Amino acid sequence: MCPLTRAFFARSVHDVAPELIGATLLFNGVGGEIVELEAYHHADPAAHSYRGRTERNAVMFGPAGYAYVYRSYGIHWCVNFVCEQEGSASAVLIRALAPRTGIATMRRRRRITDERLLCSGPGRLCQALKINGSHNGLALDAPPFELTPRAAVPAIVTGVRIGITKAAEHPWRYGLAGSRFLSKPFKPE
DNA sequence: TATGAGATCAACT
DNA sequence: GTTGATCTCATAC
Repeated sequence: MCPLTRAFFARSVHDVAPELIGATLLFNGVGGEIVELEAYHHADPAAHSYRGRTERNAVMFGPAGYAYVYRSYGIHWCVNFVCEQEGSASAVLIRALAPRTGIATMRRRRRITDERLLCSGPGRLCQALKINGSHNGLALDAPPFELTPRAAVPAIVTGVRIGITKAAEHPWRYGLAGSRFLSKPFKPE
């Protein structure tokens, strides 16, 4: 099975995003199946890169296949996978995982037992995988990251993005249909 | 079920 | 000084 290489990410975010649903994300051997993510690109007013390069979002302006980690609301960490080509400043925000391996570790880090809440949100999954600002800019095709493509094409649902106020109407949220681990349910069509 | 406050930081006005 | 790609806990209905 071919790994998810930099070439995989060096395409339009809107192509990459749905193909990542169902893929497995491990960080230091802990993680699970990606069930929810959102796409952002530089011409998108909701994207961090919209207003140009800053110290925080510099990684988004680099080559595809790297992790952009930022602090949200002063408390939480969120991970993105940088896509497209260098300078296009596009990325997918990983919003939720279905826990698969290292569940006991994630429970300990999150201090909760409900498996459903372990990784169902961008801030939550970073806490469960122990991803923080020191991991900003790491390559996705080398440890501690380990990405495995999905075995089969799953049923995918799309919807509007969550928790943003600008350009909130774009249906750039992707999810695994019927998953119990989504951060919020997708609106029925 | 639903709203509201608090935590706490970097970018932006 | 305000806002934000958030989460948790508390209080109210």
